Amino acid sequence: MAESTRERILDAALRAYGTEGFAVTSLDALATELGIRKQTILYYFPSKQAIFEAVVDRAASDLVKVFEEQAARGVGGLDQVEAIVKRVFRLAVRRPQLLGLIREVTRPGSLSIDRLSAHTAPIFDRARDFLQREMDAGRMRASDPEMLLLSLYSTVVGVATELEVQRAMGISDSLRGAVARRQELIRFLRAALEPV
Amino acid sequence: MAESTRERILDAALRAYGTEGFAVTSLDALATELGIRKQTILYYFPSKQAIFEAVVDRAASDLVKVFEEQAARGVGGLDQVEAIVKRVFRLAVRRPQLLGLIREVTRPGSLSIDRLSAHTAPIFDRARDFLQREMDAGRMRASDPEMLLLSLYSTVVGVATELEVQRAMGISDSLRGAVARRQELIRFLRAALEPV
DNA sequence: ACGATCCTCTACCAATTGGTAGAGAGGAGT
DNA sequence: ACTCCTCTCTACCAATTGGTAGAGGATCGT
Repeated sequence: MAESTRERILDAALRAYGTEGFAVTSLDALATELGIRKQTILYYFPSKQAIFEAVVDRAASDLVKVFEEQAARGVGGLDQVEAIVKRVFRLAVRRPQLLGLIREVTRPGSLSIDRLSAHTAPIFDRARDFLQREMDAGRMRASDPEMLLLSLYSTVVGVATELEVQRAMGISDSLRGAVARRQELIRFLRAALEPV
Repeated sequence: MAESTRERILDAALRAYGTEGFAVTSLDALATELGIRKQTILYYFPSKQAIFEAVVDRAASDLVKVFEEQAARGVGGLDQVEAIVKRVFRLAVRRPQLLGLIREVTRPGSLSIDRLSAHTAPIFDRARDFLQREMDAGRMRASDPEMLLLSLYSTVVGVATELEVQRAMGISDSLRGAVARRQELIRFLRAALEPV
């Protein structure tokens, strides 16, 4: 078979947890979607929580990979910020469940937040150092790099994922809409970050 | 009694739905917290969903009030943006469940998104017009006001509510931390919006 | 032919879920 | 004394939840 049952379960779980949410997705629903029995799922994973953790682990390493690929390119200044925004948007379009899962994990009640941040802490540190370096070199407006990173995170993830808000605001959620949002977001960030 | 049972139920529901989430909060849990029986809750509200809708209605009008109060002041340009950010932060500190509920409603699966946007649509329109006016007057950098509004929304709500992310990034979630975040956010937004 | 291992299944289970039916307490108006 | 209305309760229910126990089929090396 092209894909093992275990992989299929993880795929379906990522989709479901990243869109509908963890709490509302029952094992039965997951199993039905896959055309198998709930007990088959519980053969591969000891509990529902364990599935979630496995999904988070896989999603986190996918995310980290995206960032590390871009970091390895060694681009500097605002061009690097723009490149990362583009990559996040590509991810949001191609695999919206991935960013949806991030939002699910970062909810107040979530248990797996530490699991996620264990993966992402290195790239957060790296991003902070990057911002600090670029500020020192005068290629970026000086400010607190940690707080700036938080603002950047919120803005990019929000614009990329808040589809319901956009719909409510009357903004198209088509692919063209996504491109327009990305373009506007990059203009917005460039304006905020350009050195004086 | 100072507060009717109905009001107490709505208060507890707002807190629970805005922090733990709608799906994971059972009627029994709500009732236990209030020291009453679940059936008492169902006397005041026909169903669990109806409670949610009532909570959304109340929260929405509270939110709208905050915006309308500030809009009535007739401040212009970036000072008005700053004033609104400050008000949102005050809300995030005093009543974090309110913004938490917004995030709950704007989740992909939510049924009450239209209910919320029915309340908020007027202030969105007003905000868009405001941005357009300020741009035309040269008090703000020109761009697509609708997209800009989305970016502003994402950034402000994100920085104000993503406490788990901040904790994972090692940022303090104390009151002092909130003030620092607000300050940095305002600097960030001013830089992004200042006319060239 | 053999057991061993891997995988998926049927059959259950206790706990929890949202919701229904209706009793009964208390006060207000007559 | 009477009924009516408001409110909270006990008792119950069918459906769904995550999870256990263990049977049975396939495929493997021996």
